[in-house]
Amino acid sequence: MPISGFPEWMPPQRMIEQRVIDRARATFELYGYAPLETRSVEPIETLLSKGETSKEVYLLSRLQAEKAEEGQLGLHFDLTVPFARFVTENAGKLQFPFKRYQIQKVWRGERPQEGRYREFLQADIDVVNRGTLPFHYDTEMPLVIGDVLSGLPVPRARIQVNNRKVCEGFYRGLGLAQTDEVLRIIDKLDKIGPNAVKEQLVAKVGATEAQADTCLALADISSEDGSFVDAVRKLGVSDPLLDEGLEELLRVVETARDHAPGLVVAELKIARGLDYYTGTVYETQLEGYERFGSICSGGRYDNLATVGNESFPGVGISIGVSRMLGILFGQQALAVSRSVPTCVVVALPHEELRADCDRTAGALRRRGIPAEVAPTAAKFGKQIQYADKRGIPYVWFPGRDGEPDTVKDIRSGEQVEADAAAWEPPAADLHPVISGS
RNA sequence: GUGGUCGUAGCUCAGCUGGUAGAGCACCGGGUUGUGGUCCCGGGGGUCGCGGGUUCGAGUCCCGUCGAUCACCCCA
Repeated sequence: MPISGFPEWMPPQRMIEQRVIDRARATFELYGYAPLETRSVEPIETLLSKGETSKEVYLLSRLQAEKAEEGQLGLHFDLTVPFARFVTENAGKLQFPFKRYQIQKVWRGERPQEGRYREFLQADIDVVNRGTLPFHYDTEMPLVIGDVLSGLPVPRARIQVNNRKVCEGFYRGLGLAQTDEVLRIIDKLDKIGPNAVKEQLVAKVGATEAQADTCLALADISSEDGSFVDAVRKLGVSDPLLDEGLEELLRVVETARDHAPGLVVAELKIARGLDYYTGTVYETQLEGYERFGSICSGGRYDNLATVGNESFPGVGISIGVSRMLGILFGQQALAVSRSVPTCVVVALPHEELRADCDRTAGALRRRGIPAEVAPTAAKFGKQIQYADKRGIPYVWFPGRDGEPDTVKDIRSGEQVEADAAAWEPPAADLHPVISGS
């Protein structure tokens, strides 16, 4: 019986997921991020310490617990909060700036939907420093993600970037003090439309119609180059924080333009990740899958981790692996060339010959070729079907009476003499191939 | 967590106003004592998500529950 929100995928899908994990890991390491795994549980105080009360946290309890135990534990709902805790706890042993990646499951008790689960996998990178963190790390995040995704057969990714300093500074310069509330209302723009947003701005934060219109004008700005800066300036609002934010956002956009044209777009209505983000925020959509929302997001957090009066600012971004794959699987947008890793099935003429066939399979494996011996000495037709149903490309036939062995490509039907100590399949056939559509 | 829609064989679905289940594909066997995918013949398989209620009788009506999905919330 399935449990809502806790998906269990079949081997082909798991193979695809593992390929994504491999790609993420390899790319993260290319950029110098070090591997880390933190425990699955944190004290609830840690999980809720940054105003994350809205997140549905799963609590952990023992079956034999007498009553409510002190020091209640909860499963982590992201990888950033546990990481911040880890950094403060181990600050003395780490070298800063500290770059690490974590690919782990996280849990949230929200209502499941397609691409939204209660247990899901995230692939996360973060950089944390002591005191202050250089801004160029904010520009690196989208590049790493672009690198991961461009190496996978998934639709093109579009990373939307904004900077909370721009919004906050703008609203403040405009004379609206409740910047958080304004942000929250603006964030609903796509859902409730400009008119409703305007009404709420007037009603909830006491904005004048002109102020509300100006906020909407800001949210409307979007560009793949630095032209958004002028567009903002034209709105005639000035504030030091706004200037700072614009400069930062410009650096992210220009760096991306230089290294990966088309990957990043400045989108001034992006406001999510309100919780602990203080500057840059990222959100990612796959082309053609915009309606499913973001599959990768993150941002800059300057105040998440502190020890005494020392702070550890950071910036990070996280790929929702389960979310992305769940969405693509749902649209049949990903496929794998076979349902098992096996490249060669060694046919078994008689059960007495199993030992010989095992040796043949062993010779193939020793050279890195995934091979298995047929389950029973059924008719060869059945043994070929065994391979065919699984998408296994080759069947190996032991030669009789001293005749040489042969190997058959069951897709083409071509069958040639072969030596298990030397034969190699084409590189493309060695392992299952993931493809998109 | 709130609300809506949906839930019949492995898959896609049919089953009129309630009278105790069907098709195609898939699967298994045979035709083809051993190199498959075509074709022909035959076969297995469903407590109609689960539980309760109304009724002489429920897949078909009502309630609950579980699951999927959509919107809200929130976010990967």
